[in-house]
Amino acid sequence: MATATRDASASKGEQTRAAILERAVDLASAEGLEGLTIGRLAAELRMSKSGLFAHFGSKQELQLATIEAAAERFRVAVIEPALEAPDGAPRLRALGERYLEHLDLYSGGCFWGATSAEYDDRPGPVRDAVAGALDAWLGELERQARIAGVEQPERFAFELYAVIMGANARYRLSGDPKVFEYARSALARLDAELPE
Amino acid sequence: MATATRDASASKGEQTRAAILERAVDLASAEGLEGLTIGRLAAELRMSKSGLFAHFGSKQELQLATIEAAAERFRVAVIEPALEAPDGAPRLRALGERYLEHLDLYSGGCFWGATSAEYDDRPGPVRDAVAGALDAWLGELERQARIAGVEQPERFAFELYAVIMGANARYRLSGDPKVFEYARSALARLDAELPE
DNA sequence: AGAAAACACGAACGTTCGTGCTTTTTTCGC
DNA sequence: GCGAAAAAAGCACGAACGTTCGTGTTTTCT
Repeated sequence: MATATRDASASKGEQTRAAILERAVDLASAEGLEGLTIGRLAAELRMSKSGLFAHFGSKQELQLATIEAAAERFRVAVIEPALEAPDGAPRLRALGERYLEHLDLYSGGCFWGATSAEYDDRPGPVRDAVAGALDAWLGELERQARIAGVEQPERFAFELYAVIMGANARYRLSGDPKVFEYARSALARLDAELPE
Repeated sequence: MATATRDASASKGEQTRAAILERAVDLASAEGLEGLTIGRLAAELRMSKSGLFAHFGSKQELQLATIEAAAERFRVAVIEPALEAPDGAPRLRALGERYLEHLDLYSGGCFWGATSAEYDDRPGPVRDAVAGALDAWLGELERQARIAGVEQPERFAFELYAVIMGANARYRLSGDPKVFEYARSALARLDAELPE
């Protein structure tokens, strides 16, 4: 279950698989899950297409594994550190800040921003996996907002999400870091909404 | 310059070209500008690949023409109707509401949401065209915000943009129309920011 | 150390991609 | 309605796609 990076106790195959997925997440963040091509991925990792392919059995399985790896990366970088803050408002603040900072984590911008826009109109397991991960994330935001005493937790979670994804999208296209200021200012306003 | 729909005064070739682009915008909204494939587009329009291809000369030209057609559609549906409202706050309200409503216009969700996420990491004329269209749009929002007397027009434009694109992204993935309520509530709060 | 299993490779497949030519059909001004 | 010009189709190409298969080469376990 643990998709740790280069675990010495892992078998050769698991190590390779982890290295493949590491690169795959970055590639998919930039080029999308469709642009994530087996040949290109193999070339970048200097291995054969068929050798790489054997690890997954199909393109779709590779995509699903990549989504899982991205979710794991997100969990480690955003969720877990925020768990040190107590439930409610402090947790919410920590999640928002980590969420904003994690955008640098994927070299091609936010993995979820890229893939959700790509697959929202392509029904199937891949779409379901992306939607599931995002629903879980929005759900967590909503849960913490509820604990913090927000009157409309679902709306609150949506606004938080929209601000950060908007910052990612705008920064990716304009390259202007001022959007992060704007995002933080919007986040501060949301923070001010929290009771207590 | 006018990419009108089925203009009787247009030659056969122009009519065909317009019909192609009409379908191309919808297809690209759903599948992206890369998923917009010449063979598939030709099949849907019941014409030959080569016949369609001849209208553009290259895939990239087709993509650029599609972007232009999408911008035209956006202009007709959002910008022009809002021009009836006077500059400043009323114009801004009209733009926001039209902007939100226009999401239904593209069968595959917002064309700009899909394509900007797809091309933000692929340098070239296509990316430049998408970025240019979005910059123009954000610029117009900012301009109107400035006229309305907003203290930070660029931040205001960003928030407006983020809320609506967030609503599009969320609705596309979850299918829950409640996000539009949330978006409208966020829009109302932005509206309340306007002086006078 | 040797047997068994896991891993990786190269070649080839059928398809689809974008693109170039040549030919046929359609449109349109006289 | 004829003839030039424009538009559409037909056909073929090289490359890249995901995938399969047979065969070596490492790991791993006893």
